[in-house]
Amino acid sequence: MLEGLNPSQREAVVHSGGPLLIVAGAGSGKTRVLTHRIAYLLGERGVHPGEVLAITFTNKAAAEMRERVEALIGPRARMMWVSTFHSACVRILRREHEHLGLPSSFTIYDADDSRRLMTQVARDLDLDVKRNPPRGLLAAVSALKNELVDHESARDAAESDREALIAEVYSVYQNRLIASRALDFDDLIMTTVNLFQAFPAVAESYRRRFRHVLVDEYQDTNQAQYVLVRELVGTSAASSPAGSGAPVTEDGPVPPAELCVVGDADQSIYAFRGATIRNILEFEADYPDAKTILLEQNYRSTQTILSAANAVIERNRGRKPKNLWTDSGQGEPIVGYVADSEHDEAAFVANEVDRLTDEGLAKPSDVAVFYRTNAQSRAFEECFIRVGLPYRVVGGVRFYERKEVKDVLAYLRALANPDDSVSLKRVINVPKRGIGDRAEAMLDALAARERISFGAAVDRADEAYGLAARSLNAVRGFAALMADLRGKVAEGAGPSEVLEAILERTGYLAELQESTDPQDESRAENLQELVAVAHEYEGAEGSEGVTGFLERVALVADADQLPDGGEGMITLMTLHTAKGLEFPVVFLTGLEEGVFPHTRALGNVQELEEERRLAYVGITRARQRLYFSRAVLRSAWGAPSYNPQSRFVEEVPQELITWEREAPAPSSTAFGTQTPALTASANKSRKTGFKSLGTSGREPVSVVPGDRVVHDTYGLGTVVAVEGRTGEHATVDFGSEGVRKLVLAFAPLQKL
DNA sequence: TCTCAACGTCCCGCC
DNA sequence: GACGTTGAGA
Repeated sequence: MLEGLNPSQREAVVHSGGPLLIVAGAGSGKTRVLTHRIAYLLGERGVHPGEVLAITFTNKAAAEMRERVEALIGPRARMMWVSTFHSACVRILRREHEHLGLPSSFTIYDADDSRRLMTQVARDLDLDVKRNPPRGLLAAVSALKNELVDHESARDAAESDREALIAEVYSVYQNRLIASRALDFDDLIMTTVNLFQAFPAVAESYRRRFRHVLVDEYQDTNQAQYVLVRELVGTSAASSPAGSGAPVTEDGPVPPAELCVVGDADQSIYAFRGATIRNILEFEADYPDAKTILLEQNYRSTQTILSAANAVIERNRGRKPKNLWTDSGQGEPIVGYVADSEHDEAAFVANEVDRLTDEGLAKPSDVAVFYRTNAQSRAFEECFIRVGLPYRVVGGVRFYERKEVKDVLAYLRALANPDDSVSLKRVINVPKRGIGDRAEAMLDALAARERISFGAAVDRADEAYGLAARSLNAVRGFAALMADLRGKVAEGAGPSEVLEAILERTGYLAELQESTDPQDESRAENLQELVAVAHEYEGAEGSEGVTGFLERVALVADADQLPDGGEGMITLMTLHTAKGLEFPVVFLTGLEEGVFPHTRALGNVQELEEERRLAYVGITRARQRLYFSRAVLRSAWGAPSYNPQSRFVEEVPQELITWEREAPAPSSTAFGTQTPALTASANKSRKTGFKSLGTSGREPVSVVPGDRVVHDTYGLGTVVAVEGRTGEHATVDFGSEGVRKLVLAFAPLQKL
């Protein structure tokens, strides 16, 4: 069990007793250590698999871990719980629902459903959606939930109008969720925590059961997950020095479970969904008798790549120093390339892949292209299709996020849960059946008056005031349709059968088939695929009808069961998706201020640090060859923009980089000194409507702090301050080009 | 109530 | 550039 492990890894595997923190640098064999540890526990230490709870962040990681452990110790491994936080919570909630007065089946709302609901809430509260976009409200509500604040106390604690508003929105939103018998993603965890805190006996039973709790990617846990782990483990604070092997008696207090968490603060890239690095940084404070093991030896990358990664991440403040090292040698230098445009950038990648393949240095499947945002994949896809390079895009518009799939699933959800108003409203007029806004509003009014759900109001549409006869007929027809389908569910039809009935009887499929839009053809195919997925689910063990299918679909958001693509495919993905993976050859593209780091992070130290961690993650995915590329001119949302080089490139020691094509020297003498290619793009862009800069006839710009501007030489910047009575001077932050003070009347500056 | 076109917003990332 | 939303007109 221990062969092939270095001393630190070995120590982590065999550690027994108190809480264990494994700080695992990128490529240090973290997954290996974790799986070996579980295998060691089950093998050498004689732990029963049922006593193990391993928590990962993605279903994919969970499946992989289960597989690996099974490979080590055999089918016994199937008895342990390996799942994501969310799946584990759903399992617990379903099992303990009667404690909470929760229905045994509930609908899980994803981000899109939550946004729809929030939009309705905002509308009902007469909020100015411009000033309070649902997205922003949702983020605020999510933050509140994560702090485990109930809405009464939130309202009492509110000091500003804004806080009071959020508390109000929170309470309405939460009530709507309850009325819809739905939980959103935050609720899943928070409700479980509440359950444990409100019913100590329930918590106790899980503590008795799970004697070993392992958490992967601990740096990505949020407050709620942190508390959940504490509840599951049982606080060791007051108890004796965590007695290992102490017999668990039926009555006495349960000694804390053995907790083992693994993570790397430098790879924390999910602050946007509430993750706090604090959890990993303060682990030793939270668990005083914790043992920390540092894994710094890297088995993945060359020293050049590691040096680059170290240099970048070092710029972050307040981090614990860590130095990745390897004994596998310097390797190839990083190759840099400055492209004229995003198309040029894609062409460079394609050429380079061709060259590597021709020279036998790599297969296409060894190559990954990373970008900051999904939208950037398009340029690469176009180029790869043109030159005939096989590729696959991981992530992007996921199967379950497609409109047609969500529509049909909404039908299924509305059938399974008649109170699910969000799903019902989504499909009440899809396909068009003459139930418009007005009819919906009347039904809403009826629901409010009679204190019934929207679904019930649909069934009692005859009682609604102000419903035109034509609308009433339409609603009646819809209600009959739903009743009919519901009957099918009641007869015990499986999800695939019900889905097929939905496709047929609602006319959804017919509409797609009659359409001439070629996109609708692939939509119809997606729906067939959905039916196939349902079929497969029915065949699998432990399938639980329509409800179980819906639950699974909600939790398995990413359809990464997509065919492995086999040998010859280049992998395209965002940096976020790349975490946890490795490739011999990695292209880090779009290294431009405003792209990566993203514009929205430019003015904010915390967010910049998160971007930097993302850069660190990207760099450390590479095993042998790493490429940096950027485009001087990039068309973002239809309009061209010039972005200066990303600061992350400049943070890498320049001797590590060999530039295959360099940026034209920034010169103030306008176009004359620029490369011909650049001038050509500039001319082209002028034709496509980008106003020429730095030439005569330009009106003086007036800017305010926060404005985004483009400068002829310095590129994209953000206005920091404006001085002078009429704002003659402006201080502009051009990112890597520095902060410049400009005279607005003369500066070749344009507002974006 | 539907359709079309103009308009604005988005384009950060995920369970 | 692509989407969803909004407003006028049918």
